Amino acid sequence: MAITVKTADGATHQIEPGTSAVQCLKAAGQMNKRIIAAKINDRAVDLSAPLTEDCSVAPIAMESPEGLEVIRHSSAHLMAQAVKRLFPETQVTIGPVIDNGFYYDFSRKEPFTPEDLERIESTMREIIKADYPVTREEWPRDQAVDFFREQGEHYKVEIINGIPEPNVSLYRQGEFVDLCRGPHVPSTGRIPAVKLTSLAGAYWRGDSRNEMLQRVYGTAWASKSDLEAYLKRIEEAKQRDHRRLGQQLDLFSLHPIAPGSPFFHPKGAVVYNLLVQYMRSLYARYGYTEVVTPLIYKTELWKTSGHYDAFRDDMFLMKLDDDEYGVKPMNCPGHCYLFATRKYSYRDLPVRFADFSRLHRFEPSGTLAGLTRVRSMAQDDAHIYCTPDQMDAELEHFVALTREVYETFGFQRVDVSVQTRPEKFLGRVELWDAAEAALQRVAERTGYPVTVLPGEGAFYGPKIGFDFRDVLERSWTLATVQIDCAMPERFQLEYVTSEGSVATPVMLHRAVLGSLERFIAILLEHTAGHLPLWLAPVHARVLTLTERTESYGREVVELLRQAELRAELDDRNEKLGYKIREAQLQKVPYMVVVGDREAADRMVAPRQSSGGTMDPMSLDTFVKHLKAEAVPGRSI
RNA sequence: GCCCGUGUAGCUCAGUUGGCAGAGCGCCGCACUUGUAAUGCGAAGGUCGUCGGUUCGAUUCCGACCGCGGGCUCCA
Repeated sequence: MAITVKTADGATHQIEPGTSAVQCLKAAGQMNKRIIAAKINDRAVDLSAPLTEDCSVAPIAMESPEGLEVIRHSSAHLMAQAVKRLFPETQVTIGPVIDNGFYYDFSRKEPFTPEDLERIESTMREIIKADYPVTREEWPRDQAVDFFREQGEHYKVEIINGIPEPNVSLYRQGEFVDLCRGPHVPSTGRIPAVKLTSLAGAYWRGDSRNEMLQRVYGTAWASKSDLEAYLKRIEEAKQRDHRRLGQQLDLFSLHPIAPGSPFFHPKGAVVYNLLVQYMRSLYARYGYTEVVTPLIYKTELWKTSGHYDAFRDDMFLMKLDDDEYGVKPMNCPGHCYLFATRKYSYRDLPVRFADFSRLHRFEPSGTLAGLTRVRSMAQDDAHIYCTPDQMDAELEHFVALTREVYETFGFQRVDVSVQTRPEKFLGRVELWDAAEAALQRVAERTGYPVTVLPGEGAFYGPKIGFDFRDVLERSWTLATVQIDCAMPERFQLEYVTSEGSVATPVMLHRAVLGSLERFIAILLEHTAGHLPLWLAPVHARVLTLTERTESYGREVVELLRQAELRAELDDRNEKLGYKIREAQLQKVPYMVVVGDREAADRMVAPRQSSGGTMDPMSLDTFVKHLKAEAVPGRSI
């Protein structure tokens, strides 16, 4: 009895049941050497998978997203086989596909060395050359458990014990057998380009109480040239690493005397302060009031807020006299005290307390990284206290502010996530449910794609995160808004309602840029150091041609400064080409050449770092041009 | 905090059978007076991350600690 198979070209074929996907694709003229797997009814399978009933069949080419996934998964097996050959005492655990590649976690007493990586890679090449067929086998669970137990593969035994099905699938290539769902390439020779990239430690099942395994990362592609292109992209990303740019452009530095606590140099501080100034200008329009609050409090404060229990180990604490004090890691509890200093009527709400205070968190040493993970930072932080009726409008108000900021920076690719109640939480469940519903409503109205991340909320309330995707395709959470389900009650905050009774206000936590440090890091990498003109530490560098134009050069700098433009002078005894090169490398947006010709007519000869020379113009015209352009949102 | 790697001049980096430490750029000085991405010459500059061990002798070998990098865990 034949079955009916539909192929991707729309044709139908009558074939014998048990015919393999590859035979069917061949018969349909859809098979070529780029095809490494197939889809049966949209499910990825091996080329050798039998067709047992009416279905549709489509080829998977190696360069397609699904094809790359197959290649990468097979590469993980390839690596595991090589490791077992070279180091038979090693236990294999799991080896999944990740963005651009794969990894495999191994359990072994002796750590792998970088030299081992080279040996593993060369063994992988041998296995590719041997071109072992990769075959799928279905085994009863118990038999598979016995098999892996005999092999000493205790992690595999643990994995199978967690699988409910009566049968499991194993894949065999040469002497190597691994538990795996598949699908895989038909033979090891079909892996076109693979390279091991790094070594790392990783806890078994991602739990720090478990054994530390050794993770080997690799990358795999449909062709050698794709692999090379990927490695080149990685290399280019390194060139725009904010830590590198921070040093090259003299923006900030980190010193062992204060781990994770950046020193902003004069030029970096310009960027930092301009961001603050920009947010302040928006706050004026959006009805925020800025407050200045203490850095150090008695720890009672965080005992009330609940932070002490959850984050005590991550705070800078000190014992003085008979009291314990702490440096604040966040502003919210302080703002609650501020709110409680007077009695608010419903007519006064909402109040929006903005605070650019520095915050200190004793982050674990292993997590510190440049400006993206620090112990000392500031946020464009604010807390909003409002009535329950005002909550939706306040959330919308925040979204509008966020949208305006993103437009100014030209951030277009944004996703929204709704993060719900975690296992450990404070406050009443009914408050949480209402808050999550409100966030869901607002998230959907933003027009950005929305995903829900269950259990990812803060311990005191659910949140929305706005994730921005940068030019390097990395996703960063910038803005967040959280509804607090715990603190208003714990701090016994109140306002007087229209009926004259007292009620608990709703409290929102929110930031648009997030940490200023991290925002600067992201902006630097996104723009490769070419900050928009309004944020550039130096708008223009005046380059004198000879000693004869020094005094005119000084005059030009002075005039630019009087116009509140950031200008500096390069009057060194060097050739123009040299000065240009240096200003270009410093990514100064405008260079202003002043030679005898310009000095004679009180002109300047500007040059843009982005686009070469401009026609000479009067000093006045140049100032006007710069003033008009150095405005948030005008230049991106 | 855990795993691996790493730490030499302001910056980028050389420096293995363990024997007084090197280059380029920059800084400083001198000459040149320069027209859109590197002018030439000269001089200065280093407790080789810190502490301890092995050794006649340690930048080099070993250990601990600190910092940094790549990951893991965490991220109010």
